[in-house]
Amino acid sequence: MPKIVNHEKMRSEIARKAIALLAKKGFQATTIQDIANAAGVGKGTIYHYFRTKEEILLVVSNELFYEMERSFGAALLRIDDPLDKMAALIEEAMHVNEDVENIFIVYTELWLINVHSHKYQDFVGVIKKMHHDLTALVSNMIDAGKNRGRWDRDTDSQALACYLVSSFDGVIAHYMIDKEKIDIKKVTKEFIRFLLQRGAPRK
Amino acid sequence: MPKIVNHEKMRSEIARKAIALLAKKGFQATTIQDIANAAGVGKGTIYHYFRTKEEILLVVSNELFYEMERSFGAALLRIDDPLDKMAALIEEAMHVNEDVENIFIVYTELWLINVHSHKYQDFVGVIKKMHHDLTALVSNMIDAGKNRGRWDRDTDSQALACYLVSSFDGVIAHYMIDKEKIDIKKVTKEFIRFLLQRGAPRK
Amino acid sequence: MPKIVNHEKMRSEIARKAIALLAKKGFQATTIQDIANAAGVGKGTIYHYFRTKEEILLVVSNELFYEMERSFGAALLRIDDPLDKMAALIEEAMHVNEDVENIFIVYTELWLINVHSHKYQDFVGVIKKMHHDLTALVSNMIDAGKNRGRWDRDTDSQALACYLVSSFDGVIAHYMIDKEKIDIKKVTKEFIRFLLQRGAPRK
Amino acid sequence: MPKIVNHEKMRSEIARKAIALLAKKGFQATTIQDIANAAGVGKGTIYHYFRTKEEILLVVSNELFYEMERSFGAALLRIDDPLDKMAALIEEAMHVNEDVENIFIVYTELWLINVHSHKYQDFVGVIKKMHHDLTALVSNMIDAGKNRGRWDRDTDSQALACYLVSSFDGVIAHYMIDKEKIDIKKVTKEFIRFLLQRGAPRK
DNA sequence: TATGAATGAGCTTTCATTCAT
DNA sequence: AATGAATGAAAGCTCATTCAT
Repeated sequence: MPKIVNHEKMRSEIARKAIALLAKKGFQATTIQDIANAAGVGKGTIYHYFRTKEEILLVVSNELFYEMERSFGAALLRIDDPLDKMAALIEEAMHVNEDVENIFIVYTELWLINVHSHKYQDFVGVIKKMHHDLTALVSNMIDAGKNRGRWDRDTDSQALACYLVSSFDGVIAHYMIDKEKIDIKKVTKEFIRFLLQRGAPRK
Repeated sequence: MPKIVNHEKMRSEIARKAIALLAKKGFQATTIQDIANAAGVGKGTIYHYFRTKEEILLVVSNELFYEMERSFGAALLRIDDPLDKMAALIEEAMHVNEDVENIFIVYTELWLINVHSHKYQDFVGVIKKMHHDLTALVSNMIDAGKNRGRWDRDTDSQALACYLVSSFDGVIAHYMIDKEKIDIKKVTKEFIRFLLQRGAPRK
Repeated sequence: MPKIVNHEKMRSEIARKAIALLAKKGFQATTIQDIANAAGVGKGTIYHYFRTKEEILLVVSNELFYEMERSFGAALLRIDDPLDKMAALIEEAMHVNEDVENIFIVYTELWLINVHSHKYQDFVGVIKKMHHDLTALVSNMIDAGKNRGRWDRDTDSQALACYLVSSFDGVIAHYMIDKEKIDIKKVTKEFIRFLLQRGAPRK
Repeated sequence: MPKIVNHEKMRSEIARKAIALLAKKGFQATTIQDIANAAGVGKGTIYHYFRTKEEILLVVSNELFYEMERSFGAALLRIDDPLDKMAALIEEAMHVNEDVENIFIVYTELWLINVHSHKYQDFVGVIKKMHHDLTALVSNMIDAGKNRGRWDRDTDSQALACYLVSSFDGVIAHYMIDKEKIDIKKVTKEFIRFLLQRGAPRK
């Protein structure tokens, strides 16, 4: 009698366990054997759940999406003021720990794979979606700020939001390779201060 | 007597020709044979100029550095006003064409390789140096702005400069995978407008 | 469940089949593909059983050891008189056939490899061990001869045994490259006669 | 005007300088570049004096022959008594220093190459010739001993001489891989003592 | 003559994937 | 369903040899 397993659950289980490996060694350098070991199954078993090595990445990218959505959602739940919310979002986005670094690394590799081979559009779907959602969120915050007279009315909310959301990744990337020189907390604080200067908007 | 060649020149020649390949396929997927073909020499010849495949990357990263330094230098030469200079720098940094994309891709891969294996610190040396130089530049611009009474004196120039310079990469990265949705020109313009407005000192 | 194989058995199987190849072509000239072909498996399969090409040699050297031990052991089992035993040992040591030649060739190459690179001490471990065991054996035979008044009492058994055992290899080596000129049977017989001259010891 | 060089002299010059290299690393592991470096010429120059890498070995083997002939000749010049001469020859043959080891190693590799590929008969020509000459020499010594009543007349001089001469190489080979355990001086002395005692005629 | 730049055949080794058990 | 033994394509790298200078 066949063992009863939830196929989909097993896929995300394996994918989730692969993330740390992928972050540490990169996709190419991570072998199927590595992934099987990390998942505690045999090498052949992996092929019951994924047709190819690349398919694992696909599922990994979904896992990343849920992971990040959860983390951002939690951060924004209980704040009302739009500008406070924006500050909280930035703080959250810039809060880097080991898990975040792992996600960021894999996510960068997905970006690269996509850039190298446009046939794998799926890989960056999650990045694009995340970026889109966050941009909408920030844009709404800015609009809310405008409505409450707390933000300059001639700002193009969409464009600025896009810039802001995009900028996070640049800061994290640089921080990750030069932790000694870059004080990300200070940079974040200064940026928030600059962004939300009281007295804004100008006349 | 054997053919006389300039060893160093040949190295950068080959490295330069490899950049497009690396951008298109990635380091791992680019074979020595590919690079040899691109350089129009035999596979073995590559090993006269580079001891290992990785050494090619090292030289490539230097070439990237010169390439970028040149492009930024040119952009800033003839502008006097510090804030105009800052705007010009941002415009330049955000000016993406095929060459810039290639450089950005390779540079991202160098970032990844470094993150995966810290033993190749050299690979990100150029990234760190570039980031450091640009941050100093922008920081000086902000300070100059302060001195001329054109910029808010409370700003932490270093921290804000670090943010700005880092942000470029984030924006470019997102633009590159979602060109249809992101109008980088508009985003850049809006950001510059926002920056100069916010930076201006309060009355 | 995967095919069940006895890993250790497969290793010696492959090693054993490799011996003839190594004897015929030498270690360097024998490719992994050759060994795989001889073993009737794919090239990759070899690497399931050996981490490197050199590891094959290691196992080969062990196989040689067992091979030789067996052959000597059998020769000495049923002889009681120590001097007769010594004669039998010499006859056995000098009994050269194709298998012995193969072993001798590989064993010479192991010697060379060790001399070239002392880091592979393991390779000659079997040679040293075999030499040591045989020397002890012969030394005991001489001592037994002494005790029975059949051998000169002031002989240094150890030293002489060492010489005798070592000399075998020299004789075989010369025989193997000049079979037409060297009548190994006659040389062996004459040497045994000389060694065991009746009437010994002298007064 | 072409530089005047003595072609044959250059060949032996290069070959002579290659011996130490070959002894240290082995023929395969010694590159043409290594040999060129050791000879202080360019890699291409080697090919003015040797058609192939193997041809270098051929000349090396001749150099070895002269080297050895010279060393044996000198040792035997001034001794009259045949048995003393035999003892002196054995002492000389067993006198191992760095040069002798190098020669022995290369000579062993020549042996191996010949065994692997009988088409290179030339390589062992020197070994065979040396062995033949020495055997004749020793055989003559034994005969001379017989004639003077100092050696057992039943001995087959040829066969025993062949054994003796062959045995040297076996002893040296074992000594070289187990110098700590084997006291070659003692072994040699004991063997000479044994030999001369046994060889002496019965009353 | 002397040189070393250029070459590509050929090697070891890795690893995604298949498949018999 | 689960496994790991088997496989061979593919890649980096070495080096004897050639040849233009």
